[in-house]
Parts: sequence; structure tokens; C-alpha cells
Amino acid sequence: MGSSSRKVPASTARRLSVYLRTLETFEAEGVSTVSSGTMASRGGTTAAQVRKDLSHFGSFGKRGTGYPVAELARELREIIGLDRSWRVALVGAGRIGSALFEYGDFRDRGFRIVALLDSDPSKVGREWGGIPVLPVDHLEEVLHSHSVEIVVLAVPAGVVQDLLDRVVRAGVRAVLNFAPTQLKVPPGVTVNDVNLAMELEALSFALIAQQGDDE
Amino acid sequence: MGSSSRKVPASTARRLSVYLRTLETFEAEGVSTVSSGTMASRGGTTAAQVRKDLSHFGSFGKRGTGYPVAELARELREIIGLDRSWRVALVGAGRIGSALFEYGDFRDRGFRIVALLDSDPSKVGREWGGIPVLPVDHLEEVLHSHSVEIVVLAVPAGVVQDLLDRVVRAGVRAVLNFAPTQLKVPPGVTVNDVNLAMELEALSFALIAQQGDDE
DNA sequence: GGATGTGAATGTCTTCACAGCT
DNA sequence: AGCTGTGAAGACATTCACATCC
Repeated sequence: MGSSSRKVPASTARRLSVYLRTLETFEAEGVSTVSSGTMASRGGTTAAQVRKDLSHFGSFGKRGTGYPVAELARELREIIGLDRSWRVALVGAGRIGSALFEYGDFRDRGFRIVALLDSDPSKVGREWGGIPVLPVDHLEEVLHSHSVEIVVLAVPAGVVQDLLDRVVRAGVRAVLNFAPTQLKVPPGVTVNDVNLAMELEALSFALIAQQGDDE
Repeated sequence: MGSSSRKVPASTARRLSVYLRTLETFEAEGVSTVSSGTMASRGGTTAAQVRKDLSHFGSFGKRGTGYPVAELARELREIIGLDRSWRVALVGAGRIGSALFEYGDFRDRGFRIVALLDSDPSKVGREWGGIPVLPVDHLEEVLHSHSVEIVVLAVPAGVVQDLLDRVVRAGVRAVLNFAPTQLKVPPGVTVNDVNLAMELEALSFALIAQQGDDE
């Protein structure tokens, strides 16, 4: 009971990655069992939160003992979908695209960049680590021929909505967007935003708010 | 009444940036007044949400008319803290640091990178756009001499907690962290995480969950 | 004894719905 | 008439606390 993924809070989903990373650290340290309390203290949350989060997917612990590190890690990988590999296309071979491409961590975790696209003719035709940069005009056929499941949009704000529409029409249902634009997303499609400007502005806001607290 | 920043939900704070960007678009288009409904449709939220959010800071609209675009934009800039400029130090002159540095948007919005630091001797001594890359050993004095208010940590996971501790001890209270590590943060300090791996994993999870829905 | 798994209680955020201003 | 501002209701998420099992 409980192993179905019915009604998982979005916030829970976002914490699973943290748990997995914590478990992998313990695994590397040779620890074989952890309690929810230990997990919590490393993950910046509470013991009850860890248990509730995990309980959405099943019962992985033993009372009195805790959770088996290796086994729980394996379960989480399966739940998150990291027990397989995903085919990713990167649209926009600029600075951000480059940083992302070089950030080898992803490959290790099953995200394989199988296609690169750009609109700039001076970039098209080049290769990044053996992968050719293709013209963005061919977006649809590239997505199709490479069976792309996840698209990363690292393009200027002005063109991102148009690209998203094309990507969605081509059947892709998961997108990572770096443009500082709030996109119109049809149901059934997940778009995660990485908005660096917004992160900095949130810090600015926090500093201002802190200031006001000393009164 | 209500112009004090008592008890502002974190989620509200994160939406203010979106509202500001929406307003700036309208401003550029010469629109002088917007309703909460229009704001909402562009910001991916609801009219009531927009009004509630704004109501935490004051009453900026006119009933029957809507909100004055230019004036509300100005108010939001002040609330967020974009009516001044912030002094930012960037630790880690690698790929991500470079991408961030080149992403000129920030300068325009008041985030001025005044110092660059790295531990790699081959990078130290170089210049990026006139700003010298300094050795991270001198972190504390650099933060001090440049009156740094915000620090961006674009460094490997292994060293980030140590750097955060130093940064906090040096009196900085706002940090943007790119390492995939859950940091221990003392009270009074705000750390925002940009975790690319986690964003991709969230997409993976979403795809898996969608799959399960068709049953 | 020790730690999980989970209903119940609490807290937080969002949505509703409408009074009140323009 | 139109749209804001806001208490109240509702939905959602977190924390508590304890029975349950190893």
C-alpha cells in the first residue's frame, strides 16, 4: 500500500533528488543504514518530513533500524527515473548552453545530450564533443530522429515562446527553460524554469527585508 | 496601511520579479494601465493572486481602472531593491561563472560584479572585462575592500560549504549557490540554490509520473 | 529501546466572493 | 459597470505525536 504515485506534493518531488544525493554520499562512505533524522540533518529538513515524503512511495525502512542506504538509493533512482537514460536536446549554443554541456555531471546521471541546435549560422556546423550543431530550422525533424524526450531552451527571451510551441507540437513533454520569460504551457507538458535574474532579485529582496527587520 | 513588509510569503516574493518584468514589457509597449487579470495571464497565475501579492505592500491600483504601469513598476523596483545597485563577488571562474558573468542582463538591473575569485593559479591574474581574477585565499579581504553584499558561489560541491562559512563570517548575508549541495546556513543569511541537476531530475520525475497517469 | 509509518492537528498559501471605491 | 482590496473558506503542506514493529 502506498507504492503508487497518487497525489505527490510538488515539494516532495523536489526533495527526492536531495535525498538521493545524501544517500549516495553515505553509500560512498560505506554507511549501510541511516535514520530519517540523519537524512534530515544533511538535507536541511526534518525527520518527519523525510518519512512522510518517502511514505508516498512505499515503506523502505525497518523500525528500530532505519533505512538501508543502498536499497533506498536504488528505489529513489527508479522513482525519479534515473534508472534509465534520457535523450536531451540543447537549443541555444551560447554561454549558458556551453556551461550546461560541459557540466559533465549530467551524463553520469543519465541525461545524454543527443542533439545541439542554434540559429546562428556561424555556430551551425561546428561540433561540441563530437556532436554537431544543427540549424534550429530543422528542430522538429531533429527532435523526431533522435527520439528526444527533454529539451533545454537556452535562448534569448524573444524567441523562447515560439520555440516552446514548436517543441511541444513535436511531442516533447519536458522542457528546461533558461529565458527570463513566463511561458504559456499547455497541460500535460512540464516546464521548469531556471531564472538567474530572478534568483538574484530574490536575494536583493531578502536583503531589503532583513534591513527592515531591525526596527 | 499594509505597506510594511510583515509576513510576506516566500512564494509572493518570488513572483514580484515576474510582475516587474511583465510591467516593463507593458511599459515598453506604451500601455499605461493594467488590470490584475491581464497581469495574471502574462505571469502564469491568477488575478486574485496578483492582487493579494501586491496588497502585502500597499494599495497601488484604482478600482474600476487597474494599476498604473509605470508607477507600479517603480514601486516594485523599490520593494525588490532594484532602485539601487548591489555589489556582487563571483567565486569560481569556471564555465558557470563565465556564463553568468557574460550574461549582461544583470548589470542593467543593478547587480555589479565587482570582484572575481578562483583557486586555480592558472586563472588567477587574468582579467575578465577589466576585472582581475584574484586568489580565493584573499576572499575575506576582497569582500571587505569591495564592500560586497552578494556572493555567487560557482564552485565544486566539495569546497562550497567551507567557502560559505568564510563568506558568512566575513559578514555577507546573501549568497547564490550553484553547487548541488544542501548547505548549512546560519540564521539571518539567505542562500538561494540553482541546482541544474535537480531541475533535470525534476523533469525526469515528471515524465515518469505522467506515464503512470495513463492507466 | 529505537526508529518507522501515519492519522490528526497545525500552519501556510491560494482561491473565492463580495463590499466598496472610481 | 469595472476592478481593486480583503476577510473568510478552502486546499495544500508540514509538524506532531503515538501506535506499531524490529
